[in-house]
Amino acid sequence: MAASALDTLHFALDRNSPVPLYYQLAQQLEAAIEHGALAPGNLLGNEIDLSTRLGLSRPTVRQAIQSLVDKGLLVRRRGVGTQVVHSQVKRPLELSSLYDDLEAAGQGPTTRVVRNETVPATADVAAALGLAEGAEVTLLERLRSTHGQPVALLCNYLPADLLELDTARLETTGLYRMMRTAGITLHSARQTVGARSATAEEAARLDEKEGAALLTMQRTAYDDTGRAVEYGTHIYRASRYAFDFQLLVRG
Amino acid sequence: MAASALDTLHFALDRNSPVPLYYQLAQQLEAAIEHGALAPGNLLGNEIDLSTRLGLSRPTVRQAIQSLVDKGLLVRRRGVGTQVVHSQVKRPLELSSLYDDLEAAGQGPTTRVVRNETVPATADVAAALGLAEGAEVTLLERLRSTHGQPVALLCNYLPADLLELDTARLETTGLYRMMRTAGITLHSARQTVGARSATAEEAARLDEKEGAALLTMQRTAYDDTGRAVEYGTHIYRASRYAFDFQLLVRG
DNA sequence: CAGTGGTCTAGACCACAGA
DNA sequence: CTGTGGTCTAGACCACTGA
Repeated sequence: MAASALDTLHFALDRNSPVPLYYQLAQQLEAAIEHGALAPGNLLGNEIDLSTRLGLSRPTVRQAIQSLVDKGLLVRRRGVGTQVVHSQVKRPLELSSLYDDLEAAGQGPTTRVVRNETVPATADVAAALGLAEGAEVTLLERLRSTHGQPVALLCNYLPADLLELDTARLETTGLYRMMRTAGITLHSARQTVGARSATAEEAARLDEKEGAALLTMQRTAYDDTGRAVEYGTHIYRASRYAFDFQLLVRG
Repeated sequence: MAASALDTLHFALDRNSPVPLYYQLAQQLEAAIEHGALAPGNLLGNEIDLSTRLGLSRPTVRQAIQSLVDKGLLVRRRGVGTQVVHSQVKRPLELSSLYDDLEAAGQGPTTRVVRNETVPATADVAAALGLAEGAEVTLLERLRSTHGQPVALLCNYLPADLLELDTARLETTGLYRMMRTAGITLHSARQTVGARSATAEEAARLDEKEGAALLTMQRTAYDDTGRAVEYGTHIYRASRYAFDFQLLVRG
C-alpha cells in the first residue's frame, strides 16, 4: 500500500444527520484541499482502504470522490490512484454569468427598474418563450450600476403568470434570486454573447460615447421541466464589464 | 404501476462488448429521446421494473439515467418518477466555445498561420502558464476565415516542450485537435470574454473599419493534471461571430 | 506481478409526493 | 396509503498501470 496524504486526516461523519454520508465526505475532502491539508499532486490512497477506515462502503466513498472529480478538484487514473489536481485554478468559478448575483460579489451594485409592465409578446419574444404571439408577458427593464456608474442595461421578458415582480424588491435583489425564492428551479440556459457599437440612445443611457464597444448577451433560461421561464437581452459597457467563467470538459 | 412510454421500446445490450452496460443503455435512451420515441414529458417508468426487464441491477440502470440527467435530458422527481425534459432546447451544445473545431461545424473555415516560433515568455504569459519569466514558449498567431472573409485573429502561447506544432497541419486542423492527438487531455479552461473597439492595425488585418466593435477572449486551458497547457488571446469580428453556448445549472 | 480504479450485482431502508 | 427516487451495503470480477 502506498503512503497517502490522507492517513493523518480525520473525518467526522454523522450518521444521524440528514446530510448524505457521501456528501459529508465530499465536503470535508473539499475543505481539506481548499486549506491545503491535501496539496496538489497528493495521492488520496485507494478507495478500499479509505472505505474501511471510514466505516463506509466503497460505492459511498466512490460517490463522494466522483463528485469532486466532476467539480474538477480530483483526477482518477486507473492503475495509479486518485490525486488532487495540480492546478493554478484555486476555486472554480460557478457558472456565475448565469446569475445576476455575479456583481454582488464585491461591487455593491444598484439597480433601477426602468419599466415593469405587462405587454403582449412580440413574435421574437413569443418564439423564445414558447408562447403564442400576443400572449401576455412581463417586460422588465433595469439599469444596473456600480459606484454610481452605469454598467448594464437589462431587458427581460417572462411569462406573465409565472411570478409577481415587485419593483421595490427588484431594486435590492437579483431576478434569479426572486425566481428561486418563488420556487422556480433553474435548470439550463442558452446564451449568445456578442459585441456591437453603441447607438446614440444606448450611449446616452450608459454614459458612453456613440459608437463605443458594447458587450451583448441574449439568454433564454429554462426551469427543470424544460419550460422557458425567461428571455433577456442585455447590453454591457465593455469598458466596465467582461464575462469571466470556467469550463469543464465533459468526460 | 404507472404506464410508461418505455414499455414498447427495445434495448439491445451486449454483455460481451467492451462498452459498459450503463453506457450502452444511456446511448440508446438518448437516441430514443432524440428521434422522438420518448417525447418530452414522458415518464420512464420506475427504475426497479426497468432493471428487471433489462436484466440489469438497479445501480447500473441508475448510472445510465444519471448520466442523462447530468446532460440535462432527463429530470428525476422523488415520489413522481423520471421524465424527459420538456424543452425547446433540442440538443444541448457541447462546450463548443472551447474548441477551435466550433467553426468547422458548417462553415468550412480556413486558417493561415502568421507566426509559429519559439520566444521567451513575457511576464503575463509566464504567469498565465505557470512558468518562469523568460522560459521558452511557442508563439502561434493565426488568422481564421470563412468564405474568404477574415473572422478572427488567434494568438496562442504554449510551453515549448509540450508539443511539436507543424505549420502545415495547423492550417488544416484545430489546435485542440492536434493537442488531443498528441495525448494531451484537456480538462478545464478559464475564459474571459469582453469587447472593445478595433485599433487601426487590427481593423486592417480583419478587414474592418477602425473603431469597429470586436469581441475579445482570453483563455487559459489546463490538462487533467492541472498543468496549464495553453494561453490564448483571441479577437473576433463582432459583425461575423458570436459565442453561443448552453449552461447547465449545477445540482 | 501487485495495486489501482471501472464496472456490476442483489439486496436493504429511508424520505418524499400524491391519491 | 402506495410508489417513487435517494442512499447505502458488502461483496465480486475486470482492465489498466507501472515496477
